[in-house]
Parts: sequence; C-alpha cells; structure tokens
Amino acid sequence: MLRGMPPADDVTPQPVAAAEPALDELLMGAARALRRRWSVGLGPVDLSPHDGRALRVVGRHGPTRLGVVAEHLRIAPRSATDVIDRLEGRGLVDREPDPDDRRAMTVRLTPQGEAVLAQVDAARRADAEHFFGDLTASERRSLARMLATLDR
Amino acid sequence: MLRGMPPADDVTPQPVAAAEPALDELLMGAARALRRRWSVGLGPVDLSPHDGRALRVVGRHGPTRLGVVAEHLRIAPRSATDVIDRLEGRGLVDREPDPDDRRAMTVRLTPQGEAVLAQVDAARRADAEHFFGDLTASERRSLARMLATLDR
DNA sequence: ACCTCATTGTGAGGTAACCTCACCATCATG
DNA sequence: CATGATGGTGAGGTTACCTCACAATGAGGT
Repeated sequence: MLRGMPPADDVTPQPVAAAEPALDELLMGAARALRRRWSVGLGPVDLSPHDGRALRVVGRHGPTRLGVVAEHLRIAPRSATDVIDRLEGRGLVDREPDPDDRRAMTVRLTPQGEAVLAQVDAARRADAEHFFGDLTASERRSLARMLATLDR
Repeated sequence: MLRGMPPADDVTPQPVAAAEPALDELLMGAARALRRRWSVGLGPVDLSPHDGRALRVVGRHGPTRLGVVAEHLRIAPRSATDVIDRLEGRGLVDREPDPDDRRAMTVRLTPQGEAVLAQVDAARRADAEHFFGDLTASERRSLARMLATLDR
C-alpha cells in the first residue's frame, strides 16, 4: 500500500556555500524524520496518517459533530463525511443522531476505536521517547521552550 | 486556488493531564507554522509547494536526468514526467536529450526558472530570518545543534 | 555481430483524498 | 409560520500520485 510516506524535500535553498544546513532546513528535516516514524508506527493497524489524525480528533473531542471534526482537520465539511465513513466502516467510530439537533450527527469512538487509538498513542509516545533520547533533560527543556516560541 | 495549506493535526496524543504539549507536538507545530509561511511565500509566483520543491531540485542538481529528479522528490519516475511537464509548460525548465545516453532526457532551469527560484529562495530566507527572529544567536546555535542530532 | 536483459522516459488508465454545488431536513427568528 | 441559515450528504470534478505496458536505447556475454 505504501502510504503515509511524506514528501521528501531534501533540498537546501542555497546552492552556494552550502556549508551547513540552515535552521529552517534542520527544523523541517527533524519534523520529517519524526513524521516518518509516526507513519511506521501507524503501519501495524493499517491506518493512513490522515485517518489516524481523524481518529485522534474524535477521541479527543469526545462525541462531537461531523462539522467539528472537519474543522479540526481543516478540511471541508463534505470531506469529513468520507473520512468518518471510512472509520465507521472499520468499526472504529460510531455515528449517532445528535439529541439536541436532529439535523446533526455525533461521532464517537467505539470500544475498538478506543483500543486502536490507545495503541497508536502508546507507540507514538514510546517512539518520541526514543527519538528525543539523545538529549539531556535540560536540553529537552530548552528545546521545548524555543519551539514553543516558534509555534505560531 | 487555495493550495499548499498543509493538514492540521492540532491534536495532542494524550487527553489526560495535557498540561503542556509534548516535545513531539511542539516540533510538529513549529514545522507546520514554518511550512505555512513557505506556502504563503510561494503564492506570488503561483507555484504549488511540490512544484516549488521540484524547481529547487532541478536548480540544485543542475542539468540532470528525469529519474534523478523523481528520486529526490521520492516519487515514481512516471510522476516526475508530469511534474516536469508542468514546469516546462510554464517556461521554468527545459528538457534536452542527454548527449551521453540517447534514452535519457536532462532537465535544467531556464533563465526565467532561475529568476523565479532565486526570488522564492530569497523570500524564504528572509522569512526564516523573521521566523527565528526571537531567538538569540546562542539559542540558534544550540537549537541547530539539537535539531541536527534529531535529523535522521 | 548478435542475442539477451536492464534501463529511460512516457502513454494509458486507475485510485485516494480532496474540492464545489445542489439538495433535504431541520433549526432559529422576525 | 414564512424565511433564511445550518448540518450532513449525493453527484461529479480535480489533482497528484500510482502501476502496467511499451518503444528506444544501452550494456554485457558468447
């Protein structure tokens, strides 16, 4: 199936004097490496990265509207229907009519969905631990602080 | 056109005790912010992010085979044909028969392609400067060092 | 010289994940 | 209770990938 492998972008912006990669390249490179690891971690449950994100959104925001899912995934509402269809087809998610609004549907994890999400998250945390394993505790703190200032 | 906006992923892996985002989330968040800025910077020349990468690959690897481009973009050789078709259609790139191998085609930037690439790269560097602007010189050094250890 | 096999790029056609538009049922409001 | 907004979905389009098949060429053995 070979999905989830993010694009490459192994290019530096400046051919001349490419002594060492610029900060932005390093940041993207590290993110790419991490994303690749996540994809691998997602493999055992045979879930695409995007479906994994959708599952996480549903898990995180509890029983919620389809439109809310779309919003969090930053896709059109219509597209959320398809994503949730897929997840529902796998039995990871349930659709139920919203008791407060008879137009709306709520989505929530099935027990199986919860299990899969827990498994994926556990693998993810364990892998992150390994990924950042070469840094000392104080390095991690300062890295976290710096990244937080960049985050938006 | 609204292209290039990367997916959202504004989800933390752990609902319980989500005091502050984990290191991996911070890393992805920063990368996402940077990617979004790049997309905006790419806007003026109306180039998709992937076409921008392709342009950069061609610029960086000089006159080169189509297959090599595919390899660097991590797409199938067949797909590189399409990408280069697009770039050639815009006059940013030239196809020429490889003198050493009459099966092969070489690709290289046209003068216009060079101009566009230079413009994009300049915008990118300027924006990176602004993006990392809140960090001191020594912070940047340590950030670069840490990211470099993570990079693969 | 010739036969065989690998490789380069591309035509043809498929798929996955988005999108917009139109629509129905329902809500909310004057 | 008319009128307009909103939530989800059917229908159909677009984009960026993919695989498979193939013609032309290269490379290596006999």
